[in-house]
Amino acid sequence: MIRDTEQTGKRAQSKAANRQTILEAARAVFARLGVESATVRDIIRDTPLAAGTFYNYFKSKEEVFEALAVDSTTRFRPILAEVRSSAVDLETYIRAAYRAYFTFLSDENAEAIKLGTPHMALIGVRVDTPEMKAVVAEIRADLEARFDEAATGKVDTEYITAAAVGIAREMGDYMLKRRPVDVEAASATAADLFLSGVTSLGIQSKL
Amino acid sequence: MIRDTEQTGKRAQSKAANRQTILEAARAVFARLGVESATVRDIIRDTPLAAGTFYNYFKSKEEVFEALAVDSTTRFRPILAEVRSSAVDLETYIRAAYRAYFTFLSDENAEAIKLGTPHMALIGVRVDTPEMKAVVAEIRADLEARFDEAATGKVDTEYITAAAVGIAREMGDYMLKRRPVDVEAASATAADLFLSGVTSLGIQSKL
Amino acid sequence: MIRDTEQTGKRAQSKAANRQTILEAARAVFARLGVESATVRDIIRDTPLAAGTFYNYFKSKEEVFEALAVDSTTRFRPILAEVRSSAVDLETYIRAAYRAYFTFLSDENAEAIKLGTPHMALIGVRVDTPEMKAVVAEIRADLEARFDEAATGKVDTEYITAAAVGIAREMGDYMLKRRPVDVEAASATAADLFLSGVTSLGIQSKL
Amino acid sequence: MIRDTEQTGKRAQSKAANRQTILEAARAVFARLGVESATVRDIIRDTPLAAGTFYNYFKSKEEVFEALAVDSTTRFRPILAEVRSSAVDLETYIRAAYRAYFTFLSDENAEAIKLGTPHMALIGVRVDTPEMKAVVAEIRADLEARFDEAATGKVDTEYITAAAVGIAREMGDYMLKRRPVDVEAASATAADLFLSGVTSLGIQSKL
DNA sequence: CATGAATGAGCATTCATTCAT
DNA sequence: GATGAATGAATGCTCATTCAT
Repeated sequence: MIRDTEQTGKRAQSKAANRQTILEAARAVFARLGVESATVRDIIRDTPLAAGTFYNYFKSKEEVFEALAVDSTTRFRPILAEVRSSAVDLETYIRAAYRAYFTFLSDENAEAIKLGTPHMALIGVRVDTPEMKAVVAEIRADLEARFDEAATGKVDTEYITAAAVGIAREMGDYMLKRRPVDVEAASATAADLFLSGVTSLGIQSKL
Repeated sequence: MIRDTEQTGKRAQSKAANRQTILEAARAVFARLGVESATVRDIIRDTPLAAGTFYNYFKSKEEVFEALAVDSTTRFRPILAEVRSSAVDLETYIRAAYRAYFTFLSDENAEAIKLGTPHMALIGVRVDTPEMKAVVAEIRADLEARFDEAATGKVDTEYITAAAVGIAREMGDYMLKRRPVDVEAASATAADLFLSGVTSLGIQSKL
Repeated sequence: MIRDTEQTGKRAQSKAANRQTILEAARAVFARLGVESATVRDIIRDTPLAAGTFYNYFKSKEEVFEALAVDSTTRFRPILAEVRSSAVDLETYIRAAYRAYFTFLSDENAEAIKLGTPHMALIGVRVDTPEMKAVVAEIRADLEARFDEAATGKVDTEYITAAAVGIAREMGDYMLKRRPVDVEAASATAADLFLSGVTSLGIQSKL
Repeated sequence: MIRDTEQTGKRAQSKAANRQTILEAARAVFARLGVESATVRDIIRDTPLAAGTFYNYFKSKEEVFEALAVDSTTRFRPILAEVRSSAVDLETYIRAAYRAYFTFLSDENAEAIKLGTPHMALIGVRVDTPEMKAVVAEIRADLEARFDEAATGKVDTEYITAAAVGIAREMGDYMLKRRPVDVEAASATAADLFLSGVTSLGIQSKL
């Protein structure tokens, strides 16, 4: 057990840093054991903190997980916003968005990738938090904004969005399992397939 | 709580009936609480049986789950096989496969659909059992068998398969959440998008 | 599981033989797992009989053990009686008694000796049943009968008997652990030591 | 039930006190029910502590037992060492050793003697821990060291040691059952008998 | 605020025992 | 009598959570 009684270590420097300490430990533990199998004890054991301290910051393991998911999503959102504002049409948006997502996924799981692949793809995928739903809603809005008028009413944008997201999730899992992790290949394949699909569906980019 | 409605007495239930009772309770509990959170006690509590009885039939929660997953997959595989043998080309295969999957998904979750939707899409999705992996491998083989030679080496069939599966999974979730559950619409959209996508990727159906 | 539904096997031939079947299985199981660790289930599992049948013959594992101990002691008693009637004096009694005991011990544990030595020396040692106490009482009476009058009141025959028994028990354990199991050597050493001891204590054989 | 008589509150008990509380309860429970039959719950039930607390101190019942056995043997060993260094020859060693052992046995079981005698002679006898084996090995070495050269090869020191130990064990049991518990009588009888025995076996003390 | 020992509810699992067949 | 599935009490153990310090 790591102990830091003198309050001089990096970890315990600031009181508020404890929250961050717990979050980091939780991320590592979740990656190692899986969210469901992990226990609060596992998390605090990876921390110089005492068991009781956990409860000064979080009510339960679920709350940490939620915070972690929010955290990931929060960091992804500005990236997606940047993609949005830089995109000139549907194609550039889609290509940039897939690349951004796969890059993010790869970065988030960098440590797990180095170690092996247990419980990979933890963050950013397979998590149905309100924040993730909000991101999906943003993507849907982005798509709709870029579909030409002719498409309105003709296609079901919720399904199209689901398809885009499904491709990202599933391909993301496979990408993480492969060595080397090739973000470019995954991005290109996903974007090619999705773009061709929607185009042939009769949807044209607005711009 | 599942009860012996015919009032023939607990003992009169045949052995096989008890097994079925447990399986049904487990299916319900898994749908309600999620597989990981559910406990053996949760399952037997949903049963008129005693705690110990569970262990006359299954060694652990995982074994019930496995039985349930095998069961679902076992029932889906012949359906997919029928689709395979009836298909004359890539398009008919894809259309029939998506329809088959969405139909199956809808049927499997019929009860959950009626009740509400917590932990929906339990069966057939989000489940990485060996059986499910085998099904995915079958689909991949089906796709490869139907891609023309020109596609060989040009496309990454693992990624393409992942995309097909991802579309199915994600769209399946949305389909189950909508009322009415419209299998036809989901199938058509998924198939249209995927087929256009792969076709534009330069892949032609062999036949 | 061994099953013998046709009632033709040696095992199930006679109804009363079931008791014997259980006793034999119990002896083997106790030797393998130890009395405390063994369960009723372990015993019936080594039997072609059903769980419930056990309770037609014994109330509990302890009762079987008791029966087994009684059985052993019952078989040892006539041997000791023979020794008693053949002995002409203290020395011939002691020598014959130790030899008889070590021989019996070796025979009883023959199977365990062949297999290895788990939970050896089960029968005839370390067991404080009423029967064993009776045997000890017999030995004490035998000793007293052979001590000369001068010894009466001078020595504590209970302690002397305890010493004789203690030597037998402890040396018996060591004898069983050695290979080859040498009954003669153990008997001679035990008898020499005990006889010299009591003789020097001022006790002379009556005859 | 062991209680915190000083009324300082459970929390005020020092950690070490809880460990001691558990050890004492375990000693009592083992004496009452026997080591094998006793359960962890039996132990904590004899304690004002909660079930989980047990596991803050010991991993299992076996670990408590081990701690208890080590404890007893640890306390007996220096006593035996003192006997060894004070002894001038075989006779003084044997007499002092038996007296030391019977005294120790009487002290260890003082409480049980007062209460009654179920599962008596728990400590120091009938317990085949590594520590007890080490003590027996020490005794054997002590004996060999005190046997004259002429005895070497002629007698089996393992058997002789077994005899010495067997006498101690069995006579110890009887001693504890008698009232009053007479350590001197037991020691004298055991030593007389054993010494006469080995002497007549042709063994002379070295000194 | 931090600590970490104590808590006791809860879980998986085993097992002796019963009893309808 | 024999059967063996059902029973449910009991066990070892873990864990989230509390709270005195």
